[in-house]
Amino acid sequence: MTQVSYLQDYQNPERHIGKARSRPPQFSAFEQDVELDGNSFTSTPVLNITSGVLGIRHMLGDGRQTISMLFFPGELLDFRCLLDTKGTVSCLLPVTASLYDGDEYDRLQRENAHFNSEHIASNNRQYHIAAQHCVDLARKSSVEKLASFIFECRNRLHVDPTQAIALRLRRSDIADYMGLRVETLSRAFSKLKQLKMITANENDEVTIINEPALRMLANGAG
Amino acid sequence: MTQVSYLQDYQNPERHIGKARSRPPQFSAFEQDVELDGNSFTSTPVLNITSGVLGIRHMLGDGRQTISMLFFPGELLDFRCLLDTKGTVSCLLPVTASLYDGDEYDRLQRENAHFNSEHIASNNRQYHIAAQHCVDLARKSSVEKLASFIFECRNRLHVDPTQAIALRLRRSDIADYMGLRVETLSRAFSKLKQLKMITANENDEVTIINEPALRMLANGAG
DNA sequence: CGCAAGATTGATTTTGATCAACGGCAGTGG
DNA sequence: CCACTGCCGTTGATCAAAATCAATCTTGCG
Repeated sequence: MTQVSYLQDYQNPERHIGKARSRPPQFSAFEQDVELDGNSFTSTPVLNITSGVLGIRHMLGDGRQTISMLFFPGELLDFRCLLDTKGTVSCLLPVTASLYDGDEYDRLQRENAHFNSEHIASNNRQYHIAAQHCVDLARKSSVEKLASFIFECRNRLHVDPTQAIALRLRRSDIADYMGLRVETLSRAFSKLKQLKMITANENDEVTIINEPALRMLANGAG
Repeated sequence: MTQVSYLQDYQNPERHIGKARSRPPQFSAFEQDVELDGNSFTSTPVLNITSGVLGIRHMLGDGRQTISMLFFPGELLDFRCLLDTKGTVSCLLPVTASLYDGDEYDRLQRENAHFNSEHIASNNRQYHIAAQHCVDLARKSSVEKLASFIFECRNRLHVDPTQAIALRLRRSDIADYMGLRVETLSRAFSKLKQLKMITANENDEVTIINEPALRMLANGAG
């Protein structure tokens, strides 16, 4: 739980304030478990993740933890969405990302029609994912949650349906994201294997071996 | 559960495609329980709600229902965020809203700096609310969920802290939103009253009578 | 090796879902 | 007017699922 101001990695922010519109964003790398605190930013940044996974981690008063949102490679995280949140952005894996200055990002977005439409599409996609996640959390059983999570990973990582899905997250992070305890999650894994819907190799890469059944389960067709 | 194409209410869509930039958006009113299906739209609209409450309703395979997101007056609902979702937008109360054509909205947003910054702020706010909702769903007990919901309503309806909060939603809709059954929700209400944290009048308007305690509870300080 | 962190398994408890019944109330129709 | 109906919310009793508590196993690492 190392606390790091992103400014340490975002050298020479002045370089990004000028008028040039093709200035490349700054690249940065963060180790696993580094926490990026939104309040420690002077210039609110937008992160475009190139590898690894970020999550917004929240802590309840008595220590219960949750991860409300995940960010996979190719997805955008706008730090301004959590200004008044208690949540902190946490690197669930080693992460590399390119950083935009918030104002710079907005300007690009206004001035470049292509960039603008990509931005809108990205926003809508993230919101759609959030809505789906709420559905998963609200009413599904532990096994249904895990089935949904596996599909979510496959989609967001753009894994070919024939390929194995590397869930490189720790069990505890998956559990925090899906609103389960690790023990319950572990039992859900056992259940899916026992039902012959998935298999997993020694690297915890999941292969879906009965996709229709797993899909039904994820959709709550009880 | 009346199914209505928004086109019935959005007369003369051609009028909105021209170049005039100050074209006022179209106003519409919908009755309670009207369902707006995203797939029935030809021109994807953006709704700015002026009164009432909208929700995105989802149905699992075996009939379990969820409401993943709510939209209160002053908030924007971009129908493009649920293009490939099974969810439908449902009027949880009688609703009035102004409708923008999606492309028109995007153009306004690109061309008008003020509109643009309002749009970004709105997006971030909605995303923040979604993240908080995930936290509420993932780990909180039924009573904590209700406490959180009361604060969420107060914030999103901009109710003065000294005033009563009108939760005009049906119990079943609140329950679907918070991932509870109506019976459990009802017991949570009883519990909060018994703990002398809230009172409610005959119109189901809630008054917070011990805000610090209710806040602690909502934050999970167990 | 010894240790720590992560993952799994088992036994027990707690919470919320489920099932069932009831009361209030608005709308309907004789 | 009053029975009848359907919807909504509440309450009570029981059940099932997940949390909790505890122990064990696995793996990587100084």
